[in-house]
Amino acid sequence: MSMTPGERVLRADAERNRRRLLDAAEALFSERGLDVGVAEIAERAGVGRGTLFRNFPSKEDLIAAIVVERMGEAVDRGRGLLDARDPGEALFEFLAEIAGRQQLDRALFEAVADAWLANDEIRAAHAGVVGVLGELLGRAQAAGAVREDIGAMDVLMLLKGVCEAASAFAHIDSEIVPRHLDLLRAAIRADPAQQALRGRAPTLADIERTLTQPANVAGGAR
Amino acid sequence: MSMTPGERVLRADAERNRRRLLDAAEALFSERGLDVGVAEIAERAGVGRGTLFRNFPSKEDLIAAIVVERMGEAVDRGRGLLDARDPGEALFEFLAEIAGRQQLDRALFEAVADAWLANDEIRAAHAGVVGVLGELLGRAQAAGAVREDIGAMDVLMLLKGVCEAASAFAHIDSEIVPRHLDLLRAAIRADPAQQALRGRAPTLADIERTLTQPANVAGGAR
DNA sequence: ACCTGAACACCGTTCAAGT
DNA sequence: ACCTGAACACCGTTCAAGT
Repeated sequence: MSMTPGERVLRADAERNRRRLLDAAEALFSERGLDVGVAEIAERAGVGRGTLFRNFPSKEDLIAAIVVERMGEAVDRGRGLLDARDPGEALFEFLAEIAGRQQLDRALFEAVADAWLANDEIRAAHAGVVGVLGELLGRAQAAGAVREDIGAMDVLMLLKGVCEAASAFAHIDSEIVPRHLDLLRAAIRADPAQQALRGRAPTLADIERTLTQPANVAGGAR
Repeated sequence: MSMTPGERVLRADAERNRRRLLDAAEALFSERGLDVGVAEIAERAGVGRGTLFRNFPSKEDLIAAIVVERMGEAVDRGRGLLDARDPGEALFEFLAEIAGRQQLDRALFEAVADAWLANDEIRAAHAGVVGVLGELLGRAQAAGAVREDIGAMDVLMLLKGVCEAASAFAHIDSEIVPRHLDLLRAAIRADPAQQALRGRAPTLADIERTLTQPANVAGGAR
């Protein structure tokens, strides 16, 4: 729980309404996808439409708030795995858990690429995820389980690929996610006969630079 | 050019309008993403709004028509690579070309997961892509360049992951796509020390089954 | 047979009135 | 300070009138 500057104290009923809106939205998004109307979300939460927009300036901000919560949970889980016996297994368990959650409500991960460009809190939470992932990765590399020429952002991009590409099949083929996690494993495992990768490992600084790039700000996203 | 039953002959001006709409939509989608308004598309094409909906029952169908064209081009390119000297290199060149095109207008690939569930023509075009990819893959496997326990749909899912995960960075880091294509290569290359994959290779029949699954039809997509 | 644009429906967002 | 719901703006879609 870090103290972000923008966190004012809310009146008791306001705090409760905010929580209800988040729960209602999360439930509805999981059930029927991201395009459920705000009217229905407000109704399920038992508040007026205006209250929703008082707590979240736009529907996208509401989605972003849920994503931020999920990322926070992921960070906590990652921290818990930092002192595991086998660093290689710890890394892959972390990845499997994230993929498993996204499988339940895949719509949320879809929104990330768009939302983090606009939303500061998502960027911060995302940096947290990259942080723990980097630590887990570093330990796995030090143990000789994972190739050295790869970074946390590389792994996160591969994981996002697993989540999104496999999401359409998750309901019919329950083993598609484990299968593609195995392929991810094959891609990044240490191997004496491996070929060098082109380019260099992307970093968080690259994201910052992407945000100031006019091509993306203008509306390249979505 | 197969003869699909639904292809009636259009009057000359109608055919021209359809072409103009596709070109206008493709240009605008590439420039500013998938949420440009139909009004602007119709205006750029020089026709009324109604004409757009006469040619394409919905905006989603317009997007689908463009995706179908792209997939057709990909199939043509894949056929041209079938008699290459090195089957392994032919496969990876095919994958690199598809990834390179999607990099230009990433929004289109994003729409596929949603659209193919609804649109029959996309399913047909998709099957064509899987078909050539399967042939290229089979040759690469026969040549000993790629592991045997993998299917065309596996490779396509990995490729989609490369396209989507890397799309946010393509503008700032020009080598992110080649880099992740190298990782894909590492994942699927034949390797005596490789671990077995969980599950089995997904097939087109699995997609058909997914479509009849109520969970997805109801609104799991999007 | 096809084209057009006014009209409709829907949904995210705002805001004046209320407590 | 916060809540509410009627009103607004926007955009995909339809359809009666026109050629």
